[in-house]
Amino acid sequence: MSSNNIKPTEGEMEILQVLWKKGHCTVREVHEDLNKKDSGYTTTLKLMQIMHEKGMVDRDTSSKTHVYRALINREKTQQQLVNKMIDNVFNGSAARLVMQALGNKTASKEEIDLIKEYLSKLENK
Amino acid sequence: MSSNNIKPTEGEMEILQVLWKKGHCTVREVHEDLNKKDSGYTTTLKLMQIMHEKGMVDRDTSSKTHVYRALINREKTQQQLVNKMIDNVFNGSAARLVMQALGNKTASKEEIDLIKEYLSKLENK
DNA sequence: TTGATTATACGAACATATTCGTACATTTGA
DNA sequence: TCAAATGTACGAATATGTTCGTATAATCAA
Repeated sequence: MSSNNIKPTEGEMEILQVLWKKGHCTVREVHEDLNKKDSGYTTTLKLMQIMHEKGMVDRDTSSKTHVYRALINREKTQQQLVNKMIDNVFNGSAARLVMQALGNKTASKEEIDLIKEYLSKLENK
Repeated sequence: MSSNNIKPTEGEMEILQVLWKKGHCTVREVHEDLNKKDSGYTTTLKLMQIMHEKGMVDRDTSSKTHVYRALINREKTQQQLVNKMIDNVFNGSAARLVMQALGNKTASKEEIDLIKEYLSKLENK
């Protein structure tokens, strides 16, 4: 449904992160936020142009320097990618993915508390 | 470290799932387990040959029909891919990934219980 | 004003993944 | 036995993503 059956590539995801965070961005702002020393400005530009063709982003071309914003929804996109991973990597088990995620170094005490809180809310439904 | 800094492609993941599940497999067994009506036998064969080149799988060629098994570790590979996703899709927040995963339809009551149990264990450390 | 800077557009090179056709060897069964 | 079936090897076509060079236009600053 809708325009949200799109699977962003890795490069596109990086750009979307910036757009979701900042709202409106020029190509240069995105490029600098990424500060990838390994790839040039026109690469970022090209990617964003392609994303526009795909309908992932909208842009205001009224002035010379175009201003972009994300068109696709953050949560929906994340949901889609998580579902894909559950399927493709964890044989359909969301629980296994969650445990794998929690077992890793990036899951701090605070994050685990957040999750417990979230679980409680889930229960009360 | 080790030979486990490999990022399997989507097609390779599908094959790895079968190998992890069954242990030892011929190409035909894998192909039939996948039962992709959209792609032929030689495609699966080719993929598995490439995986062999990459060192993801080992094979016994003593008889005509080769027998394959996964060389890379299931949990490590899953961990790697989850970490990548946390980074690339969730801006480094494992908690956000977990909640997104739990919010979806594939997270059943039983799975949520599993996770709570897991969280309790995490606490007692 | 005019040269330097900053933008976009766009084609093309390059990398990687997927798919298949075909050649050829081995095995099987009528 | 020998034709059909089954297997591997491998080149090549196709698809997609990423990167860059270059042309060209707009803006800026001395």
